[in-house]
Parts: sequence; C-alpha cells; structure tokens
Amino acid sequence: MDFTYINKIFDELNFTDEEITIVKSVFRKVKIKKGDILLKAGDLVNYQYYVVDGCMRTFHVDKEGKEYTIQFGISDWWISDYTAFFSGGKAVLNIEAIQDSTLYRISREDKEYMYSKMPKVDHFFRIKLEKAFTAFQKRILINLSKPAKERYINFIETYPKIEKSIKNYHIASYLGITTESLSRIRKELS
Amino acid sequence: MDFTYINKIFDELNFTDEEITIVKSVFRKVKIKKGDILLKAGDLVNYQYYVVDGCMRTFHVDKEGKEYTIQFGISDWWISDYTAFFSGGKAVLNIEAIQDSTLYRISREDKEYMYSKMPKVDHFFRIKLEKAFTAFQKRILINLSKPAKERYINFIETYPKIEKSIKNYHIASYLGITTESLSRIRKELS
DNA sequence: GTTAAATATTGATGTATGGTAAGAAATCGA
DNA sequence: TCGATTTCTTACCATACATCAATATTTAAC
Repeated sequence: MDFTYINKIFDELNFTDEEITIVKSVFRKVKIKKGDILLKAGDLVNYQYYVVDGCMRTFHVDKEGKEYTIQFGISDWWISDYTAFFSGGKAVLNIEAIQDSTLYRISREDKEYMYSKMPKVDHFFRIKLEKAFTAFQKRILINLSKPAKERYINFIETYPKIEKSIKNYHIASYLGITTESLSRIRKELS
Repeated sequence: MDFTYINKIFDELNFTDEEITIVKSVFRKVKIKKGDILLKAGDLVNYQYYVVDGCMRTFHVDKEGKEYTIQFGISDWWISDYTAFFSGGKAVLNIEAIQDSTLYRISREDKEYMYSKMPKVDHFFRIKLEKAFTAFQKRILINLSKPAKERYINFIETYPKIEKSIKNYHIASYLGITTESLSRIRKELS
C-alpha cells in the first residue's frame, strides 16, 4: 500500500517511526465518482477528508431548493462540514464529487487521538485553521464590498485551477448570483 | 495588580504555578476611549487583543471611503486584523473603540513563546479558531442566501448584547447594506 | 455520427437595495 | 437648557441582479 500521501498531508512535520505508524493507521483511502454524494445534510459528520486529486464541492440547499456553494476542494485541500465535524452535530451542508476524486479520511475520534499523542499535530491544524479563517474573512469582505463582476474576476484569478474543472452554475452559486447573471458578466468581459 | 482575568481568558485550562508566571508576563492591559483607533490599515500588526469590557469594531475602508464592518468585539472576544497578525504583514483592517474599553494584548512573539512552552495553549487556540471559523462560515452562508431583512433579524437575535451598544450605521455596514436601507427595514419590522 | 440531455446564453420584465437630498429626532457640549 | 452636531428617517429615482421563458450551444449516450 502506498503511504507517500502522508508526507504530502503533513508536509513540514517530521514524524518518528512510531508516530508514522499511528498516522498511517488512522487514515483511510476513499474513491468517489463524479456526481456521487459524500455527505448529505442531516447526516452525522464523523470524518474530515483530505483531497488527493479530483474536485469536491460543499454546498447548502435552502427550502426553495436553491444551492449555495461554500467551498470547492481540490488537491491538497481539506473538506468536511466543519461546523458539524467540530461539534459532533448533524450536517447542514452537502458534499459532492464534481470530478472523480481520491480522498483520505480521518475520523473525529482518531483525530482526537492524534492530538493527545502528538502535540505537533495540534500545532499543525491550528496553523491550517489560521489560513482557512483568513481565507473566509477575505471572502466575507469581498462579498460585502464588491459587485458580482469583480467577485467573478477575483474568483478566476484566485482559483485558476478550479475554474477550469467546474460548471458555470457552480461558480455562480459560489458567488451568490444566478447562472444567468454570471453569463451576462462573462459576455461583458469577453 | 489584578490577574483574575487570566482565569477568564483561559477558562478551562489548568496552569501550574510556573505556567501562570509565564502567562502573566506576556499580557499587558490596554485602556482605550470611545472613538479612539487601536489599529490603522497599513500598520504592522504585532498584537492580538482580548476584550475585558467595552465594545470594539474591526472594519475595512474601500477607495471610495465606504466602510465594511468585519467584526464587533465585546467582553470575552478576541480581536485583531488576523490576516496580518498571523502572517506578520500589514493591516488591511482598522480597529476602533465604539465604547470605552479594557483590553489585554499579547504580541505574536510572546504567543509563539507560549506555544513552544505549553502545548495546551496550542490546543486552546486551535479550538478557539474552530469556533471562529464556524461562525465565519455561517456568516458567508447567510450573506449568500438571505435578503437584508432576514440578515438583520438574525443579527439582533445572535448578538442581542452588541445590538444595544452600537449605532445603526455600524450594523448596516456589518450587514452589507446602507444605513437608509436598514432604516426602511426597521420601519417594516416595527 | 446522431440524438438526447445538460449547460449556457439572451431578452423582457420585476424586485431589492443603492444614491441623493432633505428634514426629523436624538445626543452632546458649553 | 439650548444650540450644534450626530444619527436616523423619508421620499424619489437609479441600478444591480433576479426571475421567467425561450433558444442556442456543448456534452454525453448509444
């Protein structure tokens, strides 16, 4: 079995042989096909997922059936319904594969176990969270302050890799506009 | 000097006497008057602040001079320009006191020192970040999915304490609408 | 390659919220 | 307490984006 991904997940951490054994034991490979659902709203959320390759999408569906994309996940990103994963509650979000994808999952219990055995893992995830928090703050600010056209330009500049592999209506639902409005913006820009 | 605040800041952590000495040495009290600026965009951000009492506001000012409120900070909240504080870069945000306030500040260097000496502090701030991350995600979702009236209702339900001590135009700038629009919404609701 | 399905575009019209300007109400300072 | 300043409200019109409906284009299935 291939464990080279461990180095990629925890890139800058130096584990002892004993620690490597622990880390290997808690991750499990998950393969998922394009269009398949990894997590449904209402499910208990017991796992966090590391994306090796492919592309995932986290989204909310409101009462009228409209979708709002919270996050895309490509290679080297982590995905989950974090609100539910952190608290042990039920998912409000859905996660689907928008490309065939390979993930590694870890359970909340195993993550707690890693924290208790290896303080450096606490440190590692704290820094990951600082970056994720920063990214969310930037998104809140741009959503408050910029019109849709600028948000779209910012999106394709910030996520050039993602932009190529996803549908326009997914980008629209990330930006908070309709697919028709996005189409008009794209026309203006071309 | 009064160090009871230490227990409040790190409520569930049990420090040894030696650790308490370290913690006490890295925090410094800051008093600030209503209307005063704690941090200006462009400044280097060397501190993170714990609010003991009063009310602070973190906001961005765009090129046209319009303000966008990212966060309010009342008793027991932490505030800073985190993007800059985490990375060591310059502030994009401003922080002002909207009430006379008492804060305790800690520098990035001292925080790193605490992390290196006490893994439980890493653990503590990781959990704080998980909660802050979750709150931001909820805000992104409501900003994408709900009209201004519902965002306002959600705000006053979520932050009843804050709502009483701040101006309507600050709430408007947090919701991403004009003070005139907020006024119309308030009229509808009354 | 041809057809069906999915996705993207376009046009006409509606709605939420913005901008400007004026006035009313509340708060502050002497 | 009274005038000055700040904050809030109201009215009118403008704009960004939504909605609905139709059509065009791309992708997928056989």
